[in-house]
Amino acid sequence: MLPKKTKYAIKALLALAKNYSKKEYKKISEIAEQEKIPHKFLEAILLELRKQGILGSKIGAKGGYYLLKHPEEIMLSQIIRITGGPIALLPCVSLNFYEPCDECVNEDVCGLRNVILEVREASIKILSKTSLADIILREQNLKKSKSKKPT
Amino acid sequence: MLPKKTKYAIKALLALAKNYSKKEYKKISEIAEQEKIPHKFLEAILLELRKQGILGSKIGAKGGYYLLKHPEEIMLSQIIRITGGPIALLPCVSLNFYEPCDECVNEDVCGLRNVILEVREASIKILSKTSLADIILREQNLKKSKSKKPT
DNA sequence: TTAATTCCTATTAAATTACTCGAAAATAAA
DNA sequence: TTTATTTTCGAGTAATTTAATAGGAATTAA
Repeated sequence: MLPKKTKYAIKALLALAKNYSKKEYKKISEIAEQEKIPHKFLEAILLELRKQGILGSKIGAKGGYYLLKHPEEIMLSQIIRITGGPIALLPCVSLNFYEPCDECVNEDVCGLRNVILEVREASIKILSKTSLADIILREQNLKKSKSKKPT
Repeated sequence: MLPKKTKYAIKALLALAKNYSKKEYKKISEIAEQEKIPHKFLEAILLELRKQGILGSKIGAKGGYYLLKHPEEIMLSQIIRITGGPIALLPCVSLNFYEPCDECVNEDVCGLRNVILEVREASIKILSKTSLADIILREQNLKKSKSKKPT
């Protein structure tokens, strides 16, 4: 599972992405309220995203955050990586959280690792081609198809 | 990430699967030593697998555990489910650990959820078609191809 | 100068995971 | 029948990670 931190980060970035064309700063408190994220926690998350080059910010009255890159250029995989969410199901196949198994003499020959590696690759394939813009687009399509064929 | 419990369970079941043709009981202590799993922890895990119908056991001297089903019939997805490892990256797409998001008015229309759902499906597709027997087979193939083209 | 806002460091709280303890019950073999 | 072996069981603890909070400094707009 992804930590809440990661989910919050994605939600917050989506909120900023929807704001993107407006070219204006968005306050932490606005995002926090909108996305039901604890204010102080969100603060820390956005700060980190800024330090990692995803966001820009402006201090002071009328300040706030904004996306440094176009929503099409910000990939889910990147957000997950930055906010500490491991994608792999086991540490022995994780790029960013790698740790060998205690009992594995040679992990290149481990059948379990081999399967889990395949799972990771399938996941990354999706996550690294999906941008914030893609998610917003999906949302619009889902809404459309829902109104077409209601329950 | 899968909890250690799940990894231990898989490793233990693999050890039993390799033993399968012998039709004899395997002791907790044997498996624990072989797979470097803390004895008492493994004890609890195997007990659970027995209660879930994966393993049979015999108490007392010369007792131990054995697989109730053929290694081809025991799927990774099942072991993961039993030992509490969530496959989904977010609770809102998890079958066994479902929990709605606080801020989602209608999750059927959530773009993020939609992507994460796709990831889950890709993962489950692999995990639910891979059995203990498959893993052992993979291991053999990996060993073969390694001896053919050594580093 | 004041109100608004991000920045920063530290700390705490809550939850989950990973184990451990100790003894009971069952079985095989001496 | 006794003893050694082994699973069973319920409870409890330790360690780690995650989630969140506190409080004030720095910066900016009006």
